[in-house]
Amino acid sequence: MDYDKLAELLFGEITTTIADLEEQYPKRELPENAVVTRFAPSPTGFMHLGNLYGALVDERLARKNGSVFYLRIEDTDLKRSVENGVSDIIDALKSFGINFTEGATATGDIGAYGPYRQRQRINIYKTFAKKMVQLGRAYPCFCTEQDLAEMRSFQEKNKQNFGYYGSFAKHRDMPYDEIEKEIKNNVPYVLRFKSFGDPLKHTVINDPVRGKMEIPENDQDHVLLKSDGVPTYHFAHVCDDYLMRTTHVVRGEEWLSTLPLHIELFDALSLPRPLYIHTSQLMKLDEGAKRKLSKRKDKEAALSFYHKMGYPSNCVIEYLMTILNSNFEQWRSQNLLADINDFEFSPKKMGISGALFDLDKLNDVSKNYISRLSASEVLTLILEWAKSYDIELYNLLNNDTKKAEAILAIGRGGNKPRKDITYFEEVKNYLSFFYDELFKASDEFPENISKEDIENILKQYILIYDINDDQTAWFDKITKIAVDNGFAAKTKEYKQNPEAFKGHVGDVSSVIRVSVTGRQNSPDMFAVMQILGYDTVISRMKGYIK
RNA sequence: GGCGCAUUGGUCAAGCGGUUAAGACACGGCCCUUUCACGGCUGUAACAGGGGUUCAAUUCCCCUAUGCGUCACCA
Repeated sequence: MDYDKLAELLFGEITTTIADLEEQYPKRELPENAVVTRFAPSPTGFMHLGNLYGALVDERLARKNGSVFYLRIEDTDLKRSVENGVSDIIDALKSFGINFTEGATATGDIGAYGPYRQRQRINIYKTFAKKMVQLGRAYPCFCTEQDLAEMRSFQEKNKQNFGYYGSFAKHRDMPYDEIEKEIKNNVPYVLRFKSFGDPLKHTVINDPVRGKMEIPENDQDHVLLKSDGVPTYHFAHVCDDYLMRTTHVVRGEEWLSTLPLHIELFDALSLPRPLYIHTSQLMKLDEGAKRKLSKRKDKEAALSFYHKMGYPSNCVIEYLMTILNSNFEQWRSQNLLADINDFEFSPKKMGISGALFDLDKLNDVSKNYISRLSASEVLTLILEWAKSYDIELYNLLNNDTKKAEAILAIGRGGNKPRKDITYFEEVKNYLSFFYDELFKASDEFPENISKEDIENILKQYILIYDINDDQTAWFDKITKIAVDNGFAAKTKEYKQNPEAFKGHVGDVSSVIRVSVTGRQNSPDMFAVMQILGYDTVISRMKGYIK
C-alpha cells in the first residue's frame, strides 16, 4: 500500500505539515517550574460542580509564576453545543474567582496558541490526520451505523470483547483501488486509527495522584475523524494539547480507560506526552448508594444553586479545597485569615477515591467564613446577593445601611463570633424582626408563665425601660421585675430550689424577647433593643396588654 | 461480559510494616449562659472479607465481594 498516495486521495487539499504548525506554535518559553494547564469543557450550557472542581485543580496548579491556564472550547459535538455556552462557562468560573490567562473569551481569543475553539481548528486536525495516513497509522472505514450495531450484537452473543479491532476491523486492510472507488462514489467514511497495541502487554505510566499505574495497551481502531471531518475527543486532545504545549492534563478518572489509546496516539506521531492527572469524581449518597453527582437529580450539582442560596463563592472554593487537598483544612485552621493563594496545592495530596459531596460540611465552612467577616463586609455581600435574588430585602437594607450594619455587628468580632448565617437566603428570616415590614408578632411565650404574669411583666417593664441605660442597668431592671413577680434572680438559685419560684430571670427575659422579636431565640436583647429604638420596643410590648 | 480504578467511623480524611488508628463535619451528653449562637469538655463510631509474605500487617502480594468508570462517528 502506498500510504502517501492514500493520504493525497483523502487529504489532497491539505498542504500544511506538522512542521509548519510547530513553527507557528513553538515550544513555550516558560520560567522554571511553570506549567501549562487548561480547562476544556464542552459548551453544553450547564456548569456542573464537577466542572468547577476540575477547573480548580488546573487553576491551582497554574499558580506558579509564569504558568499558563487557558480555556479551550471542545465544541466538536454540534448536537450538544449551546448558543451561549462559552460565555456561560466563563461567567460561571469568574463568579467563583477562577480566571484564565489565555484562551477563548466571549468575544474572541486571547493568546498565540489559538484558535481555542475546536471547530475552528479543523485544518489542524486534518494536517495531523494526513500524517497519520502517511505513516500507515490511519485508514478510512466505510462501516455504517448498522454494520457496527450488528458487529456489536455478534460480539455480545459470542462473548467477545466489544469494539472495532483485530478481525472485526474489516476496512483496516482494504486495497487502495477499493478505497478509491468508494471515495469517488462519495460513500461516507470515518478515519480510523490503526492500532498496533497488544492488550496483553502493559505500559507503565506515572500519575501524580495515583502513582505508578500499569495499563494494558490499546488495540481498538478508534475513530479519529468523524464522517463530517470533525475529530473525536481522543484525536483533538492529542493534536491540541501538543500544539498548545500543555504540560499537565487534568481530567476526571472516567478518562483512565482511554488513556492507553491516547498514549498510543502520541507515540504513533512521535510526540511527547503530557503529564496526566486523573482526578476522582464528586459523588453523592442516594438512598444508601454512592453515585456520581447528577445534574438531573441533584440540585446542588448546578453552580447556579450556590448563587441562588447565597453561599459566598469563596466558601464553595474553600469547601472544594478541603476535598481536593487533604491538608487544606488543617492549613486553614492555622491560617484563618490567610489568602488562599498562600496555600501550596499539591496533586500528591489529592484523594483517589471519589468523595461524597457533603452539604453539611459546606455549611460549616460557609458559616465559619461568614462569621469571620466584618459587619460591613457581610453587608456588602448580602446586598450584592439580594440585588439579584431578593429585591425586597435589598431595598430594606439599602434604605438604611447603618442600621443593617448595626444588626449584622451584633456578636461579631472577637475570638468567638456568632455564627448565625450560613448562606444569604437565611438572612431575611434572621433579621426580619428588625423591620416592621417583616415583623410578625407571636404568642409563643415559655409555657411555665401565666398570661397574667406576662401582662404584669410587660406592664411593669414599660414603665421603667430606658433606652439610655447601659447593659448592666438594663439587666438590673429585668432582674428586679423577676424578683418582684416571684421569679428567681439567678438561674442557679431556681435550679437549687425550683419549688420556691415561678421560674427564673431567663423566663422574664424570654417574655420580653418574645414580645419584642416575635420569637424565642434571638441575639443579645440589649443590642437588639438599642437598634429597634424606644418607640418600637414599647409599642410591640403594648400589643400584649389589654 | 472484558478491562481499569477504588474500598479506614454516617461523611471528609491522616496514616506508607511495630500508633492507646489523628483531626474535621454530623450526631449525643455535660459545662458556660437571661434565649439562641459561640466556646470548653466529653461520648458513640472505622481499617470490606479470606488467604499469604513477615518476628510483626490498616500499611506489601493474591483471591473474593462491593462500588465507580469505560467498552459511541459524546466529551
